[in-house]
Amino acid sequence: MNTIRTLPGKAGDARSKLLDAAVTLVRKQGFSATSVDQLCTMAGVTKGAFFHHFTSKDALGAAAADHWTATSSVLFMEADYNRHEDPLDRYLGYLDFREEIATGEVAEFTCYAGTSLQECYSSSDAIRDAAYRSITGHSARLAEDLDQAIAQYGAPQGVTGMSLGLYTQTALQGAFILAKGQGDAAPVHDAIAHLRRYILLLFNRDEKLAKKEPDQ
Amino acid sequence: MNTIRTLPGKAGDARSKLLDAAVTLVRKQGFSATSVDQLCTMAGVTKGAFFHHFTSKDALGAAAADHWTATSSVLFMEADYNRHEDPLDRYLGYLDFREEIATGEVAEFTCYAGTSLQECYSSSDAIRDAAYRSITGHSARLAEDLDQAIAQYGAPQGVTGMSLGLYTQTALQGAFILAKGQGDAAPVHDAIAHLRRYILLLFNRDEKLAKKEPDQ
DNA sequence: TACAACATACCAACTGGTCGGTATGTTGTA
DNA sequence: TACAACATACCGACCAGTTGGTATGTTGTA
Repeated sequence: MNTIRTLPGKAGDARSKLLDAAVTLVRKQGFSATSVDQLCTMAGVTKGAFFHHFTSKDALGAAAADHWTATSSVLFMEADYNRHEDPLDRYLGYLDFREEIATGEVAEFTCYAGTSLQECYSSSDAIRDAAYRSITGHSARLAEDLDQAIAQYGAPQGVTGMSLGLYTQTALQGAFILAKGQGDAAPVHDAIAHLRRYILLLFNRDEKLAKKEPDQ
Repeated sequence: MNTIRTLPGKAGDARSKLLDAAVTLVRKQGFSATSVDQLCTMAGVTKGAFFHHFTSKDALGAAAADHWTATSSVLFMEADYNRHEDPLDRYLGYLDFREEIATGEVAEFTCYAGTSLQECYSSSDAIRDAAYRSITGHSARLAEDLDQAIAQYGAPQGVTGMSLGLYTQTALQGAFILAKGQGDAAPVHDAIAHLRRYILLLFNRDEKLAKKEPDQ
């Protein structure tokens, strides 16, 4: 996808510095509210460098979505939860991992793809497509484990791995919005708790869930 | 909250026309990408009128969130699903209703509060607070039915009406983002199907869910 | 009930500043 | 010496917000 080959700290540095700056600033301020000058300042480059590497601000926004995809796919691919034998354990481990990394400032754990998709879906086809690809691609990787879990444990009619993978991202994206309202990661933890409970119930693995009886 | 008393079509019209324009344009383009001039053009008023009614663009954004709260709370309060005797049926009827109104252009069924919260949470305290209030307030009304359902049917430990109400909004907000990527309401329908399944499983009302056995 | 004093609701024109983008350098390296 | 990788200087368009004004109420008082 990305054919650029550069030595870190040398030539080509400006491009990746601008992409990093975009991910950081857009997650905090949104795309429109982030100016080209601001991106250049944070990246430590000039406007000339910006328009040397990107034909427009939109083009940077789309490239940053691909950059985000690449960065985060490495993060999740290398995480420990992938080592579990059981596909369901891998999925549950993914949820644990997402909880772990949801700490600190809100802008640091929210999603570039979701943020820019929300804001730019109608103004820039390139950004919308790249951001949506990021989310569906991530869902597809989850779907592999979930399909295996369905084959192994069964599931209600109509439930597919991809559908559950997309729903997982849906809940996480929504949780990021609530987190922005509240100012902390609590909504992410809450959403993951519900997701976990849903999955355990779906696969009849709910023996661990303490039940409360109806009131008399 | 709002002490303005005006006759429709006469004086004071400008204010509500601007609020309507804000809801429409911000849902389509986002807050930053919508200019004051554009809002005035759509509302059919001048910039003077704008700054007569609102101290700043941010102030309009916050007022539009309150306007959104008022508008949508009427919509849901008057809907038929509220007539169900059973609290769980009321909640399930709410989900059906949300599916019904998720049609047409994406910008027409997405949420002003979620959109502006995502974009403005760090740049405007007033917008963030008003938008977050809109979502939590809506959740709180759902929570009433859900608390009654929990009292009636029981639920796993740790599951509260408010937690489920917030989670419902979480899933819907996330679904709106996916819908923006895809260009239609399918992700909303998918998310609601999962929500419905989760609730039926939670309350042991899953007899209607067709089960698929594990592969041999 | 008449009228002065004031408030509200709006308008057209304008301002200083910022925006994305461009035109034209300079410089290091192969 | 040719070209990629930058830097500098600048442009016109657009931005949120201001100004000085008018038209149409509303209200207190004699």
